[in-house]
Amino acid sequence: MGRPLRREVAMEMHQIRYFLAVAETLNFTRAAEQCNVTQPSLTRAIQKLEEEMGGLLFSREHHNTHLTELGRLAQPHLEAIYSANAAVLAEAKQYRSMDRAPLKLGVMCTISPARLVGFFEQLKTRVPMLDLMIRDLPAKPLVEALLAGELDVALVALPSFPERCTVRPLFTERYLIAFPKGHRFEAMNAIPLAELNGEDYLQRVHCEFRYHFEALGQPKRHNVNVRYHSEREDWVQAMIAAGMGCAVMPEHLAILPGLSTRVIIDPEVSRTVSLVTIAGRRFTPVEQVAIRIAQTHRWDGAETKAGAVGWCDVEVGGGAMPLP
DNA sequence: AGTTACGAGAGATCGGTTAA
DNA sequence: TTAACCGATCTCTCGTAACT
Repeated sequence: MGRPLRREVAMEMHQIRYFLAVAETLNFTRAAEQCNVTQPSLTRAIQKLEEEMGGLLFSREHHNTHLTELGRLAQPHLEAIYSANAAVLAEAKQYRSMDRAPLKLGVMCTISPARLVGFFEQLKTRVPMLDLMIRDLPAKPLVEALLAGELDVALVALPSFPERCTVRPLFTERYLIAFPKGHRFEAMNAIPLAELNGEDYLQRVHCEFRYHFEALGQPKRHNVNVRYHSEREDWVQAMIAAGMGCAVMPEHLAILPGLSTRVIIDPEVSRTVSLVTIAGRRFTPVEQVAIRIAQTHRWDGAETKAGAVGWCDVEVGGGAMPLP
C-alpha cells in the first residue's frame, strides 16, 4: 500500500537542518560536512524541500550559492520550526530523566497534614527535581478531578470508587468524637454513637463520616443539634475547645489543645485512606516512584512530625489507643 | 462472538553511499 | 548533480492470544 502518511507530511526535520546548514555556509559541500552526510544526500534533501515548496530555495552559481527570495522568506520559519523541535526534545529528555518531574497530587482535605509530611519528605528525597502541585479537595470532587485528568494520583478515603479507579489501600483510621474538657463524654473510654443524640454538634462540612457510616448499613440513632457548619478544621476545633459542642473526626486529624477525644463504638466506624489512580492510564516515572513510596511508607509514623507543621499530637481515648 | 493488543512477514519507501 | 545500489525503517496485512 505504500506510505501515504509520509507522503502527506513531506517536510522532514533533517531537510530543515540541511537547509539551515546551507543557508549558513552558502556551500553544499561544507554544509554536508557540517551535517555529517555526503553532499549528494544533502542535495537530494534540499531538492525535496524545494519540490515541497514549489520553487528554488537556493540559487546555485559557481562560488556564489545564495538564498533565493523564497529561501529568504522560508528561512525564519524553518529556523523557528527547528528551534521548537530542539526545545521540545530537550524538555522531553528532562522529563524522562526526571530533571523536572511534575506531579499533580490530590489530597482529601480531611486527611491530617501531619500524616503526609513523611510521605512528602520521602518523595522529595527520592525525586530531587520534583515539581509537586498539591490540590486539597473534599473526597468526591477529588475523585471527579482525578477522572477528568486534572490530577495524576489522589489520596482519598471513600467506601467505594468508580470502576475506572485503581485503589491501593494505605492506612485505616477510626472515627472519634471530639469534645471540650469537662464534657460528660470524658468519663467514658469509648462512646456509643447513639450517645450523640441530642448533643450540640459542630458540622465539619467536608467530613466523609456519613459515607462510611451509611456503608455499614446500620440505622441512624443519633440526631444532633447542629450549632455550626464550617469547612475550616481549625475553626471547628476552636469552637469545640470553646465549649460550643462536639464533632466527629477521623482518628489522626490533628487537633488543637483543650480538646478530648474518644473512639466511636456501636458501631465502630473507620475509613481507609487509599492511593487512587485511573486504570489503564500510563504512569510517568515520578508517578511510579510516588506509588511505590506510598505503598512502602510507614504511615503510622507520620504523626511524630506533627510539630513540624504547627499542630499538636492527638489525645486519643486517654492516650491508650494503639494505632491500627 | 466481538474487540483489542501484539508479533511476524512482505513489500514499499527513504536516506545513505559510491561511482560517474 | 545524477544513477545505481544497499540497508534501515515504515506501513499494511494476517494470525494468534487475551479479554470483555
